[in-house]
Amino acid sequence: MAAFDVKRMGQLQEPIPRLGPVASPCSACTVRHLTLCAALGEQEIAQISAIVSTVELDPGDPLFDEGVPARHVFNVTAGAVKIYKLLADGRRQMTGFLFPGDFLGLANEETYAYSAEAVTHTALCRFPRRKLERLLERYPKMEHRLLGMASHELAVAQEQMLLLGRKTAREKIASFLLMLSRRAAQRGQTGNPVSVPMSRNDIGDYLGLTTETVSRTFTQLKQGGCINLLQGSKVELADRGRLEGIAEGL
Amino acid sequence: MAAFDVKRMGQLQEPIPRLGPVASPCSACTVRHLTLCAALGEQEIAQISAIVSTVELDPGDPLFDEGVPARHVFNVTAGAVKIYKLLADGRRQMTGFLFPGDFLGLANEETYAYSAEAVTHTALCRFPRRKLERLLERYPKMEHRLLGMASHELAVAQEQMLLLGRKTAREKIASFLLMLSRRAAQRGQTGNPVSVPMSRNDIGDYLGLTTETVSRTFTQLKQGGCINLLQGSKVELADRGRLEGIAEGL
DNA sequence: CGCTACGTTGAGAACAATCAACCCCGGTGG
DNA sequence: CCACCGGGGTTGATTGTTCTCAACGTAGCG
Repeated sequence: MAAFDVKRMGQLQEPIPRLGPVASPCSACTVRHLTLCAALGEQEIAQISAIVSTVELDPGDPLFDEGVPARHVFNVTAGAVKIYKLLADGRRQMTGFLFPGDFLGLANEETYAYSAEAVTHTALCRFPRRKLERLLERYPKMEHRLLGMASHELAVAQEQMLLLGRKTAREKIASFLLMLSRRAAQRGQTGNPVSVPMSRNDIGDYLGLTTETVSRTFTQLKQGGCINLLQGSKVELADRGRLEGIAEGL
Repeated sequence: MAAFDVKRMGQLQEPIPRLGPVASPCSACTVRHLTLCAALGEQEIAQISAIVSTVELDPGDPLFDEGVPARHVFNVTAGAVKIYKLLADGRRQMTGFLFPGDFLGLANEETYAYSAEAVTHTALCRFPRRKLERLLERYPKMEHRLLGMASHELAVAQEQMLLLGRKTAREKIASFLLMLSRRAAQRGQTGNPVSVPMSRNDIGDYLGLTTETVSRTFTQLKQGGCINLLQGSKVELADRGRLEGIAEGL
């Protein structure tokens, strides 16, 4: 149980095996309702438990790099992960931030299409891709759930394209903060003030901006009374209604 | 057969029912190998045939609008479709161009997450969503195929985010032309010169640019010897190697 | 034969990028 | 204990790519 307690994960004191079989089985998983495994009955959970292991990462630790063979898929159980693609000269585009319950590593090809790296101290459960695929064949319910998650990701990606292609810096930042807030609330965490664990640079690479512009826009929103910057990289959404207006381009 | 002949579809003379049961069954479908139905055996194809109907659209005809109840899913059999999202003030982001074999309308929610509209004269086959879902339950192979297609879409979307967030106008246009060329080749059409059936404005809304910038960048690439603009909205990729370099940011 | 939609080109403006300085904080080592 | 260091964040000045506004050309169509 302790190993999967989302809320405590960030401040764990005891050493945890960097990689090993799950200490407590998936049946005690606290993020199960959010993820792939929500589709499963007790029997299937047992089968999943048999092939899963856990991974722990410190901030900045890579999980995998774009282009390497995709041997595993992962489920975030605590912390935060960023996924991104790079251009040859180092320009970077974050394609997502992942939080407890999110799934990553799904790949059609033999290799990962993006790189993944921990933002905060992070715990994941890890499935060997081949073994998971074999389970999917046996449990179509699970594949159905996976399709639902992929469809959802696709809708999120399209929303992000709208943001990247057509929104101003101001609108991008407002949308970003609201997105973080909504997702935190979905996971049962506090949506206001919202925790913003990633750096200005990471945010910029997610929104197609530079760190300087991100910083200036935060300041501008703060001075406009929309937000307040709090201790511990938390942001208070002081005027959510106005933020929502800005995010929609009104 | 004639009704599904991809290459002739654009120039058909005979009237075709705007909407009705398939004239020729799916077993004669010429784009089947590209799409959802590739997963199916003869028996399943028969079941699909029973629920499918066809739709024909002229350039500019809407297929559905964002936010309306998602009652159908579609498969493009001929022509081209654009899908897009709008902001309140009319700013538009194309999230994709769809060609024969492509699938659209997959929605997790009860409503479509984007609008869809014909670019050229277009033919689609149309599945009632509920009935298709019932078929998916019975034929997990089909759902598996759908998951594969969704994963692929997701990878494409991430590539597009990289383009929108981090590439210059020049790099965007080069990437766009190469993408069109590759996709045409995949469908067995000529990849060079490549057909560019959409307007400058549509291209701009796909790449996060204005029409003027698209036009200027085409001119610039032409003067640089990378491309030639031909009759009938065709573009010759005169120096594909250099285009690829530009697209990757080299 | 005009009309309209689309495409091209030009001039100027604007938003965000770049370049640069500085601050703050936590960690480290003298 | 404190000076030093480095990373992240903020702010300022300037530049530059792309947008905006505008004019004009061209092709298709009634």
